[in-house]
Formats: sequence, structure tokens, C-alpha cells
Amino acid sequence: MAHLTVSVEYAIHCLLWLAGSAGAPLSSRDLAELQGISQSFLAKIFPKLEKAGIVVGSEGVRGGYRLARAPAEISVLQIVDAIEGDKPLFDCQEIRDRCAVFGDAPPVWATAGVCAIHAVMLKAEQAMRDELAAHTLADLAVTFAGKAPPEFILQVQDWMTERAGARKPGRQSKPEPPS
Amino acid sequence: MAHLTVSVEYAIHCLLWLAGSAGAPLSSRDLAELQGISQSFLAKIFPKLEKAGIVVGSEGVRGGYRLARAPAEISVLQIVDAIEGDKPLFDCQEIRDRCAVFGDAPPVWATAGVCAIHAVMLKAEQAMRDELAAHTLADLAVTFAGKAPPEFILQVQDWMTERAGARKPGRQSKPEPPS
DNA sequence: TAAACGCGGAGTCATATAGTCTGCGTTACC
DNA sequence: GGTAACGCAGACTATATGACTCCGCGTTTA
Ligand code: FES
Ligand code: FES
Repeated sequence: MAHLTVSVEYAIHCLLWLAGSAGAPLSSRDLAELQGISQSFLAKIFPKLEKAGIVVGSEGVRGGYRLARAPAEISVLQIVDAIEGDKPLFDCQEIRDRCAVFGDAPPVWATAGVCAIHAVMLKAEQAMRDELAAHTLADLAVTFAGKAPPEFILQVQDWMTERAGARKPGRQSKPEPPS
Repeated sequence: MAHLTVSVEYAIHCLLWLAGSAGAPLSSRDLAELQGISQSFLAKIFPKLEKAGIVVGSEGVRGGYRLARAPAEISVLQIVDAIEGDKPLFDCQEIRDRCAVFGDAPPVWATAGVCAIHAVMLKAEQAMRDELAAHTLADLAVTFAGKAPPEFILQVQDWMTERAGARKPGRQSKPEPPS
């Protein structure tokens, strides 16, 4: 949990779409284009969420990702941990036992337990984690639903189905060779 | 406050020495050697603490740094802010208004206020900052004094005075040309 | 006057982030 | 049964930042 990167922002926004998708799998490429972010990069994020057991992927042409459990059972902390790994907020270098008066053999009282400074940092990190654990995807979904007008949901659904249906006619890489 | 770097660890450990020094200025080079860390690097840290008003520096041959106020008036948060600057834990890229269904003109309801995800991160950061603000240098000094035996304090004082006195005779860069 | 200080800027080296570009195996649909 | 849409994995690049180092200047004290 060193620094919350953009991957976390991408991941949570995507998971909110999945939460609103009612179990229907959404492809990572569609999610990327819908939100105007990089397809390649988002494709590197979802495997992390899958390994953490937050989403399940289905292969094949109509595949994609869906939530592995109810949104109320997915906390923000779980998502952050899945993306960032277990990097601590503060990594102590144990400089306390490098004191010059110790010479080469620091006494036991100097190295016993955690350094008091380190302990403060651990408490701060824990406070942050507690706050992240207190919010779930369901909470966020409610807030989002309160802001967006109902017509917006329909527009997005239209966009998704149109995009899914558009794969049959033309619509490969190049959108339209003009005239 | 992106990621708590080693500079923070160095800074707080040094400030604890200053807190125990009873107003006598200590040079950054002595503090570095006492703790077995880089002199050059520590010399880049102290100006930040000085600009933040945590410590005051005195120039000249017997100069050094001392605390600008009582240890009980210096919180860990102030030190961290002095070192790390105001980098946020999470920097929102505002991807919410890049949604494809908006086209080029995102509606006002989409961009009003803070994103719900961002809000959670801000609360988490605030929880961390509150925890850091709840601890002062004085608290840490008490914990340290409780661990170290009284003789250790004297040993360090001896080390400091010996080091200050040793500048007159030999003792330049090379410690001793052997025999 | 020289050595011990603080102060500031430039430069180095390693790592991490953000992002790209392949290719491979699977699956649905015509 | 072929093709295109999927997930999945790995190699690759570029930029930023962290952790230093080096050098030189102004000040002060012995
Ligand atoms: S030794 Fe790492 S914080 Fe004290
Ligand atoms: S737009 Fe940045 S967190 Fe939602």
C-alpha cells in the first residue's frame, strides 16, 4: 500500500460498472473504451482482481468479467490490496541498531520489539486501512446512482449492446474507410 | 504524502536526538555519523525541516540545528508534511468525465463535487493524518527513554563531546594512517 | 586564515509506474 | 470448421521519483 496508483482508480470504476451490470459479463476492452482509458493497461489490471477472487473471467467470444460475489461483500480495501500488493506505507530501515556507540554489536534492548517511530506509522497505516475497509462497492454504487439520472443508465446499456452488436457488420480496427 | 520515504525515518530519529540534547545545537554531519547514515543525504533533509519551522540552524564552526519549539509541540504529522510535501495519497485522474457516452461535453451532474471513490480515499488519508497528528516528539522521546538504560545517554554524550573535541588535533577525513 | 558549519544546485543510479505490443489458448457464432 | 472476440501471459519502453553524491559558496569561530 505504498501509494494508491491510477490502477486503483481504474479498477474501482470498472467494478462499479460490473456491479451495475446485473451479472452479465463485460469485456475489459469495452470497459476501457467506455471510460476512455487504455485497453492494454486495463487488461493488466483485471488478472490481479481475478487472482484476488474479486472477479471471475469467462473466456471466449462473448466472455468478459463479472463480480465474484455481491457488491456489499467487496470492500475498497480488498480492491486496493489486490492491486497494490502488500507494500507497506512505511518501510523501516532499522537504523536504530546502526548507532555508532554500539559498534558492531547492538544490544538487545535497542533492537527488541518495534521501533516507536515505526509503531506510529503502523498505527497510521492501520487507521487508513480501517477506513478503506469500512466502504464497500455497494456503498459506492448507491452514491453513484444518486447522482446519475436514470436515463444515463439506459444510455450506457444502449452503448454496450450497440457495441456488442456492431461486431458483426464492419467495425474492425479501422472504423470506416471514408467513401 | 504519497509514500513515507526513508527521509522521514532519518528526520524523526534525528529530531529525537535533538529533543534529548537540551537546546545544544547538533551538526547534521555528527547526527549522520552517529546513526550510520549518509551525511550528504541528511544535509538535504534538514533544510526542509528548517523551512517548515521545526528546527532552526546556526551557521559557523560550532553551529548546527536545534528544535524550534518544545517537543510536545511538534507532531509527527508536521514532520511528515515538512519532508514529503503535500503530495496526496491518491491523485484522482477524473476519469469519470471521460465516459464515452458523454461525447466531448460531460454533463454537470457527472463532474459536480468529488467523485465518490475519491471521497473514500480522502477520508482514508485523513484518518491516517489524524493518527500521525496524535503523536508528538515528546511522546516518542518518552518511549525511547523507557527502553534505553541511563548509561546509554551518557555514552552518546561522551561520543558527541569526544567528536567535537577531536576536531582540533588530527581527525580529518582519514581517521589514522596506520603506523 | 583555515576548518567546521549551513545552504543550494547539478548530477547519478536504481526502481517503479504507466503504458505498449506482441503471441497463445479458448469459445461462440455463422 | 474457420474466424473473430475474448482472456491470459510475457517482453518491452519511457518517464518519474527516490536515494544518494559532488561541488562550491557564505558564515562563523578558534
Ligand atoms: S529504526 Fe526504523 S523507524 Fe526507528
Ligand atoms: S474519477 Fe477519479 S476516483 Fe472517480
